[in-house]
Amino acid sequence: MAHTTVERNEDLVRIIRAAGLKVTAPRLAVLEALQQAPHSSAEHLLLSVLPALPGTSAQAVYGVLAAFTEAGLVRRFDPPGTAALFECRVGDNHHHLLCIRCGKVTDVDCVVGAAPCLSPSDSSGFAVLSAEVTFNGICPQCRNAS
Amino acid sequence: MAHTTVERNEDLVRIIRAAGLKVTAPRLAVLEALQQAPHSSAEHLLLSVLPALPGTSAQAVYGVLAAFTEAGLVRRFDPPGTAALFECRVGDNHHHLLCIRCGKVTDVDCVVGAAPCLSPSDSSGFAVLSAEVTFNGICPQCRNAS
DNA sequence: GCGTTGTTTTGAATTATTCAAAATAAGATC
DNA sequence: GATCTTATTTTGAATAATTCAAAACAACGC
Repeated sequence: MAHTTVERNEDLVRIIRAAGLKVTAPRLAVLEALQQAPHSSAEHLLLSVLPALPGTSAQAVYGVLAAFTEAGLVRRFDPPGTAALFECRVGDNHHHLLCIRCGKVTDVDCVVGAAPCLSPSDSSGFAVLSAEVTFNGICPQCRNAS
Repeated sequence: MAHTTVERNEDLVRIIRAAGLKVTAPRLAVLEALQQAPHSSAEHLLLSVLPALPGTSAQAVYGVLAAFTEAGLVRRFDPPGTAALFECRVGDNHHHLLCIRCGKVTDVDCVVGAAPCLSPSDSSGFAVLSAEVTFNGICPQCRNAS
């Protein structure tokens, strides 16, 4: 195997510290949970973290996620009508397939190479910083179910 | 001028009826407000409608918007961290420029012709129905202010 | 005009998220 | 290694957009 548990933990420590953030137990736990289950909601992350770290508060998770997002460590994705999702795949301009039935989210690489999705045809004077592309559809499981 | 008030009103009636919906005062008022101010929130629409139609409830507006969205008459746009916005420009696969400072939304036509934004490179078995593209940036006003 | 069905009102509940202050712990400094 | 500063977490509550449910009402077809 590539990494022992301790080594993985040291990786997490490095990642958090490199972002200029203090290393704390909630942060390590949230980051690890996020690596194991991308596109997780704050609530789901709290539930993942609680067994190992009883007493962790929802606000701690929100705080961790806010700090990570601010630091560019995680990316926030807001599907309409549900809780926000978080993922640690970041900085690669990837997009999302969203199942409108079950809410499942799948990553998808940028449509045509790298550039097109980042520049609108007419930016109307806006300084464009990023592009969010979401494809709405029905996932394989939900297709079969109907 | 192209249309008198009455003529415009008759257009609205036709639009609503063509969607298979009953024509009611709240629906006419919301649709008219939406045509005059695209990218409006439910609250903003309620405020626009109240002077002409006192006693209109917020739930009426939500109900109208749900019916319109369901019928394909309006499109809902959910910017992260704020109330949902609604617009009646629909069916043309246009996208949005969103100012991350002030929340201003501007329409932008599809990036490269029509097709590219509608098909991901790998749809992972999803039946893709639509694509939402949002460009995040700073609008001209906010650029000048800083 | 009348009845059916869909819409609006009324009133309340829900849910994700944020705010604020006090308690605590991480990391720098001595 | 102890101490201090500052960031983080806990605790407790508030907010805000939206939805739910039942009763009153109004549109449209006959």
